[in-house]
Amino acid sequence: MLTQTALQQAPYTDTRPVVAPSMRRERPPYREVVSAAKEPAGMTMSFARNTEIFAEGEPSGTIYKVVSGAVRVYKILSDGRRQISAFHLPGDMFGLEPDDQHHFSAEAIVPTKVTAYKASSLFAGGARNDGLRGELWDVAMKSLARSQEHLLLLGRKSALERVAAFLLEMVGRGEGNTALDLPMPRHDIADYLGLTLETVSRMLAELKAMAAIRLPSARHVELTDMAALRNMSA
Amino acid sequence: MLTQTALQQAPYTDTRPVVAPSMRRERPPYREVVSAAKEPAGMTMSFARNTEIFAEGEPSGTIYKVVSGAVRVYKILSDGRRQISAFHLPGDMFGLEPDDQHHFSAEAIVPTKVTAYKASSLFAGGARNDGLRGELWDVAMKSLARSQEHLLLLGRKSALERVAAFLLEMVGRGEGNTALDLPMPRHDIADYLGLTLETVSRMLAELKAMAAIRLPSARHVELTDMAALRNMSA
DNA sequence: CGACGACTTGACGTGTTTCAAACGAGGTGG
DNA sequence: CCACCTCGTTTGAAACACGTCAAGTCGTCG
Repeated sequence: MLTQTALQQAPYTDTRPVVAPSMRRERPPYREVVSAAKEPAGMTMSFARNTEIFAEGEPSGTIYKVVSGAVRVYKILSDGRRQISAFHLPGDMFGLEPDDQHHFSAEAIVPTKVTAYKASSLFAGGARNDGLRGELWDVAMKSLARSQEHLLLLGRKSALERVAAFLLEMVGRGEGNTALDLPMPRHDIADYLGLTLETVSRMLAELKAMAAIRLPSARHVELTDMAALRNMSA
Repeated sequence: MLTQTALQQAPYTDTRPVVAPSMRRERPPYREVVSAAKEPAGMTMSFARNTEIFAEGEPSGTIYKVVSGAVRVYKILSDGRRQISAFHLPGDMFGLEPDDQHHFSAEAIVPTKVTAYKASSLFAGGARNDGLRGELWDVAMKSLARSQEHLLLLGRKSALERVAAFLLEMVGRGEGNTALDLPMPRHDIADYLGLTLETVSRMLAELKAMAAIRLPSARHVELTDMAALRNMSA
């Protein structure tokens, strides 16, 4: 089994630019190898806010586990539209691809630490590393489940329903509490939900007006009426 | 390896109701066991049009391969809205779930034959059945890839782009030709693309007016300008 | 204190849905 | 063999949800 330490830490709230403020897509990013492997082939790396972890088209073969921070995985269409396919929080694993290259890009949303594992070391070699191969299967199945849940959201739900479902999804990944620190800006939420950032903002305002949530600051949400949220998200 | 016979047969065009005309969701469906296994634990079954193969909530554990016909996999939301998560044509495998129960339902779109395999026989038992376990991995990866491609379609594309992308996806699964027999009604296409059936119909009319497709009959499409379609689907 | 990025709010435009009616092909029964 | 019924599809007109464009506010950093 992979190490299960340092998971479930509180969502990151620091939004200060760490390097290259107001400039995105700088590359190569600030990557610092923090520790060498002690568990199988794991290597921990740090990424500054808005820096690239991997890009579409690059060779795949590395699986990442978020130690702290938050990651967005996305694709950009020809005319600049962006679809975020997933957010990854501490404990989540990502980077698995059906073939030998990445079909999506990944960026740190906030200063983020991830541990990298070679997929070949988890996958190849017959009956060897059975536990790890099981872990890889779990990653695949969880990705599939999330992807299909996401499909549902995008296909047949109104803006209000999408935002409500998003909040429930996010709070469900934390300590099971009712409070929520969003690491990502409105624009990211919008591109995850297939909406515009203005619509996301309006729906949050509407949920607030309905007293389903409190919004003490833009990134901090308290779900005050989970039943109502659950009701409207279906 | 699972048998790779009887794949890639021409799309089914017979739309006559075989049992219970104009009545959906009849259960138990007409299931006929056609042949017992000769390859590992495979059993072939026949399903009439609009009959259920499995339903949400039922225990999972069986993987199906389409021999002939076509299958839709879907979920129904509380208020009746339906999202189709995938269509499966001859050669496709489906029914894989992250846990021990189905989260989606599956129905035959037209009279359909499928071969059923026990997932446990493909998955469990350490290093045994290595080839089959590889096959199961392929099913998982293909499901994941399709699901993520579908996400993109639903999240950030206009109605016209969705329909164009859908036609390209479907023709890409046939013999690589430019002609296409759609086994599913407009309503199914709409629920796959997150649109209404009227919008799908209008977009097809628009593509026809642009001379990107020909539409000799409702279910038969000829892609006369693939370049234009590809251009507008991205 | 000024500047910048993130967020909110408003007014307006539009793509898609909704509601409704008509059309067409296939099958059935007279 | 023709009339009729049904189901799937097309087409039209009107309503509406969300997008677009544009200010304006808030909080943080320099």
